Amino acid sequence: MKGSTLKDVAREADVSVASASRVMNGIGTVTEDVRARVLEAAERLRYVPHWGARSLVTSRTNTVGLLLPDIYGEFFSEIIRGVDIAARARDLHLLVSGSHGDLAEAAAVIESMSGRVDGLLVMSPVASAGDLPVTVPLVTIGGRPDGSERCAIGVDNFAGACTAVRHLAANGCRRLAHISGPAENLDAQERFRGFAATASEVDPGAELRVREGDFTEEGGHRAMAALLDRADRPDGVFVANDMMAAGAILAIKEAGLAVPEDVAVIGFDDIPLARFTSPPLSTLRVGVCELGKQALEMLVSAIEAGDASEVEGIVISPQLVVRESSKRGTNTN
Amino acid sequence: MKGSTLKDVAREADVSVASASRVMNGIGTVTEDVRARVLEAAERLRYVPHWGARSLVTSRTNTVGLLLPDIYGEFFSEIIRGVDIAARARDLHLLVSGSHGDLAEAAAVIESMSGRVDGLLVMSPVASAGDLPVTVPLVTIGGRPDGSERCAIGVDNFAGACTAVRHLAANGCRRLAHISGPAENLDAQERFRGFAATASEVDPGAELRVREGDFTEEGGHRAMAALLDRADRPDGVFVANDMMAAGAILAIKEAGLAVPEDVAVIGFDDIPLARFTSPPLSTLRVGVCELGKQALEMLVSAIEAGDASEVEGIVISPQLVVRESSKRGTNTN
DNA sequence: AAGAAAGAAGTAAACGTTTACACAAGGCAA
DNA sequence: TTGCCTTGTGTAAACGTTTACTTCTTTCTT
Repeated sequence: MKGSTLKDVAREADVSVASASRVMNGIGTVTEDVRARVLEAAERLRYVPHWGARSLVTSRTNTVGLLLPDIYGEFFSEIIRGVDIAARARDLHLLVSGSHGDLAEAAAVIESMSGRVDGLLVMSPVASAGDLPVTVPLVTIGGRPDGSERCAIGVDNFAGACTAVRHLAANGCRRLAHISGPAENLDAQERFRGFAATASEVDPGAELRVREGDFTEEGGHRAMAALLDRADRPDGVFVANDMMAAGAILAIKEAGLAVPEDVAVIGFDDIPLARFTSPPLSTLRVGVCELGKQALEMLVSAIEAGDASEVEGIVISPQLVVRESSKRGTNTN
Repeated sequence: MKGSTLKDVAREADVSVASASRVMNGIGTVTEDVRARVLEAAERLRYVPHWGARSLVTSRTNTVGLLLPDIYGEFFSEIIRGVDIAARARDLHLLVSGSHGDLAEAAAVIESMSGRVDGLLVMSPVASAGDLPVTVPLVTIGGRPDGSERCAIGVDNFAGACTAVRHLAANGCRRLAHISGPAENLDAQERFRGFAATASEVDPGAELRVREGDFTEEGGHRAMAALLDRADRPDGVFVANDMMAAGAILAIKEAGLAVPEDVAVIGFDDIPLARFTSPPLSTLRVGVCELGKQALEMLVSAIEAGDASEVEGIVISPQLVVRESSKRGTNTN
């Protein structure tokens, strides 16, 4: 079972290791005869190059790491997919790790990965690049809201939230509410900021109707139920992600109310599930897969530049997708 | 930017590399004084072990590869999650690669991964272990239907399909139909077999109402529309996966019919989306995340045994989950 | 025909670890 | 004292590649 080495191949083909290496990598010059013999021997011995040895001398791993807070749900799977596609196009391997909510755990994973990747893609909703103890180029996904931090790719959560709220207002909603994500989540914070800013534009002086959720369906359900209990029951809700929005719709229907007639709902992300809620969910589309691809390209630039700080950050603007959950005649108030 | 090596640390701490290595790995004996000096130096120099060098001498990578046909959708993201959780518990890293439908591409990926992993987890709906050119322990997920092939973990698709069909029959469906997966997909084949076997039990001699789909929502929609066009319109449909079932439900409703009153629907997989279709989808639950975990454990056993063929295969039985899409008074015929 | 340039192959020195082995110093039994 | 464990440390040889040099043929130039 022990794999054969280049030396074995060379011996078998009756050439030196150097020639064998040249053949396998296709660089340098060799006669057709030698090439054929080496290839044949490699095939016969089922030679597969030892990656560690190569990386030792080239100091390149051809691998990038991807750190996610969790791998649950369609959002993350889309990120992985995008990164994977882009990585494969560049012949890079992908080391994935999920499920580390807190900073300490993330730091541990980063440390154990650092020795084996050329660069790191980190999606941490709680940390920004500065907090991470890192020795390789790093690109953060999400996190910091403004475009100021370099070598980060993010979503313009604030603008997206504003768009969502204006859309609700345009559809005649007057008593606006928000179900937010976890308070410590940076994306959630921005979406909340966007809601607060725009809601007070639409309805100056009104108290903010906000309930904190946790980005899960159950959380959305609970939060919505609480909002419906208020004396000034909202007629339009901007929910910080689609998963919670799905729960919110359920809660509204359980309360005997109609979506969107009694309460209009809009989410965020446009995960595939959004088309299947009933009614289908209006939302803000973030091209998640595309975002993953771009993040990888950005990381590659950073790696090639040798220094992450040379690469400009990117901010992606979410796009409004109107489905049934928010569509009603203007001024239904 | 060039990382510091163990030699640097040793020099800085004024000890030999051997001692430094001993401290870093916590094996062998060192005085408290030396340990402290080494740790301090490592910290100060931001030492991170070069992974390739270590693997070169230990011939261990502490990494396993995961090959998926595609990373699209919740099914695969759950697999990744399960494997990741189990891998992390064992301090293994996870090299993921998706999007290679055909055998040739899969073989190429396997080859490029082989040198850098201790073992491989392969989920290929078209190939079984024998077809793969492999030099490391390998566990296949899905694929071969029977429990005969060793070192494979799979779902009992046949039994699941039988359960689904019997459930439809018990709910009064008499004109049973099936929307299958792609003909070359091994899981799809078994589900079809299960349908065929059980349907002819329920309604002996009847022609089989079957339409081939492609595991996507659109495919399910198309197939269902075609089935509804038949003179003997089915009143119960077993759909080979939940994604297609979602499309099928849409098609039924577009045709002005009701689910489950006119046509009962049951899917397969129990992806999270299944709870959000309208009506909620009955289905066969495969503990996908759990399956991923078990697959990894199995691979670890194979690696430790040094020989894959020592490890027994596992077959997981899917479990019936009854929701609204198939529930109606008995004998509504 | 002689010398230079180019082409093909080999030699050996890295790369950063781990670990078998050798060595030194101290403690303890005789 | 002598010899033998034990405990801590250092030395150096792997591990499997890549690649800068070196060497030996050719082939071309003049």
